[in-house]
Amino acid sequence: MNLYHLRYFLSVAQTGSFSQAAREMHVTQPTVSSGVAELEKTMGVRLFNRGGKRVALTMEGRTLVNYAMQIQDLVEEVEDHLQRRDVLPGEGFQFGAIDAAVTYLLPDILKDYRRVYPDVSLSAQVAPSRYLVDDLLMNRSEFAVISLPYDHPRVETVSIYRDSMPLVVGASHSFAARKSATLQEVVQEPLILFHTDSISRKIVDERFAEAGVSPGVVMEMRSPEAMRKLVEVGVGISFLPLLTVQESLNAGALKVVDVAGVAFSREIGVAWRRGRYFSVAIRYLIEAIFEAYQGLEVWHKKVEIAK
Amino acid sequence: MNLYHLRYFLSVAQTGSFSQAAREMHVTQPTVSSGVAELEKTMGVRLFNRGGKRVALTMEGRTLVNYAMQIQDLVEEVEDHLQRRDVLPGEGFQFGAIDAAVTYLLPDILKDYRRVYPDVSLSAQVAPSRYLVDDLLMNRSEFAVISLPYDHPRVETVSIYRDSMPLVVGASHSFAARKSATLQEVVQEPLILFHTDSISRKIVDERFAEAGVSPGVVMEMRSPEAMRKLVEVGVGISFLPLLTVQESLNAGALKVVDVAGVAFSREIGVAWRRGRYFSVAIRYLIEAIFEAYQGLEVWHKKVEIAK
DNA sequence: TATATATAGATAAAATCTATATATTGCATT
DNA sequence: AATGCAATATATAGATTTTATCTATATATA
Repeated sequence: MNLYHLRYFLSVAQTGSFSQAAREMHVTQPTVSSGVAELEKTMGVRLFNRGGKRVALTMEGRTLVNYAMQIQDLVEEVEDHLQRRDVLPGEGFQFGAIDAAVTYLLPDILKDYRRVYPDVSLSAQVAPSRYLVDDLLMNRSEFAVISLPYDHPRVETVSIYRDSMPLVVGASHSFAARKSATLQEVVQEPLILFHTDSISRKIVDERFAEAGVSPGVVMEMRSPEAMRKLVEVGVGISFLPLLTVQESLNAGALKVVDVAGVAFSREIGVAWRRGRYFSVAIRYLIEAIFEAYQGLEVWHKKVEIAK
Repeated sequence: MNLYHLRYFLSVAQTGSFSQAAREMHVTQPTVSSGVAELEKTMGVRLFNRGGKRVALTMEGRTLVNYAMQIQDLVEEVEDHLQRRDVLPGEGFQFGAIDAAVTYLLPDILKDYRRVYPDVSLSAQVAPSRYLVDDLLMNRSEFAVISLPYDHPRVETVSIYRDSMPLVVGASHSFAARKSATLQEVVQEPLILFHTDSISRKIVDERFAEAGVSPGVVMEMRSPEAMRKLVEVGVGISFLPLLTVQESLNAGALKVVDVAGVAFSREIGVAWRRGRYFSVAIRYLIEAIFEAYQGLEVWHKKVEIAK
């Protein structure tokens, strides 16, 4: 069953004439004849009674008209929909983001986004970077906001935010009153660090290694919020992203202590599977992120938009 | 846009793999590839993100899945419908019948028919035979129950009922008490006859001509019911189909008077456009008529059912 | 006679196939 | 961890088959 043949059929039904239908469809009369004949053959029924000035639909023909019009409508609707790149209500997509991103970087952007695409349902996966990258590789999410650097042959990244990771201590800690501490002093203290598979932890470890010292880790975890709480109550001290602890610093629950000669920081960026095609609704969100945090040019350079 | 390609697309969407879809559809993998590629080209969007163990639908792909499934469903439904020769609710057909047929011959048959095909809407055109034949020739009705004989190269007929057309007079007419009358006596009386374009009139005229007499016509009309009334009140006498006057005879409002040596009668039969294709629902009704009034064999012989 | 639809045969377009290139993953090995 | 290799995916090229369409013509009908 061919969609053109259906169209010929409908035209014949409407005009009551094979020849006229042919003229309307801009094909020859035998084309319409054999198109309808083919339909009749595959359906196993006669669709028209021929002979006479006009052909007349059989009952089966009338039944087919009903369906054919519905089918035609659907086809036109979907072509329309896709060609104007509309978004089907209820349609949506999934993206990934690390905790700090959803909590501190994205809220305003997402709020704006919902105003522009109210019908698009967003689903954010919040997890540590490496899990988000798995999702990217498995095509389970469109893009992700993760910690950088992340090196993988199939993943492109663009940095959007540099976040310092200062040493933070509880308000009652002995370092709290001091302006700075040395790395040697720090490693004597009980340290609460990110899990070893995290990017932030890798950064911290690298700095320690460069300085030739090894820290006295008392706890490893994945949740920066939990770590913040533990530092506040004095279980240990930690290097935590400024984004995460800003509020606690303002409230006085935590204090920042400079570590002489060493700067800790991590970057946050957008990552996506190389060569991925982005629907307009998705590209809009990504570009909103870049506009908010700079990086639009880098993105444009890196993305070869698949048409 | 090809329906097979839509099917391939849906299969890929479901299985998450071009190769697996190809296996399910019993075609080769490049066939599925190019089918989807063709869809993507005509729609102007990417439907899948490739690369990775599994392919993943884009947002546009998900939109198309929605529509494609609806289209598939409709196609399957209509194929099903037509192949099992079901009747779409609300679908129906038109047939023609002369007054005597709808009033006296068809009621029981139509009642039964509605039990068998409750969803088929029947539309009966009631008119004199020649108009009904016009409808047949114009493909406006499927078949008709008309007066015979009717000779036309494109119309087939099968007789189902022979109806006598006796001379009837009002109860108070001078003939009413007599057993019979001669044609010569009849032509002296005011005669109410069918219109000259009717078949029944033609039959009457032929008998008169054979006998070499010409009637004193006072009125010509098309409605046998109206003629019956006029005869009852004594405006004139008439040759009327027995079917039409049976009740009046039983009630004593009319009397039958033999006309010496002459028998008037007309036949009623089913007529249809030669070579016409009949849907099952229609054929069922026609055959019910033949079963009720004999003639099924003649019908089967005459009809060459178009497949 | 003029206008329909059907049919036959030729031609053009498309769908599908086979063979092969290219990309990606997962596993084994270093 | 990194590298190389085998297995599996999709894409592409070219040949083949099938389908669609056209022209010309036959046949039927008003």
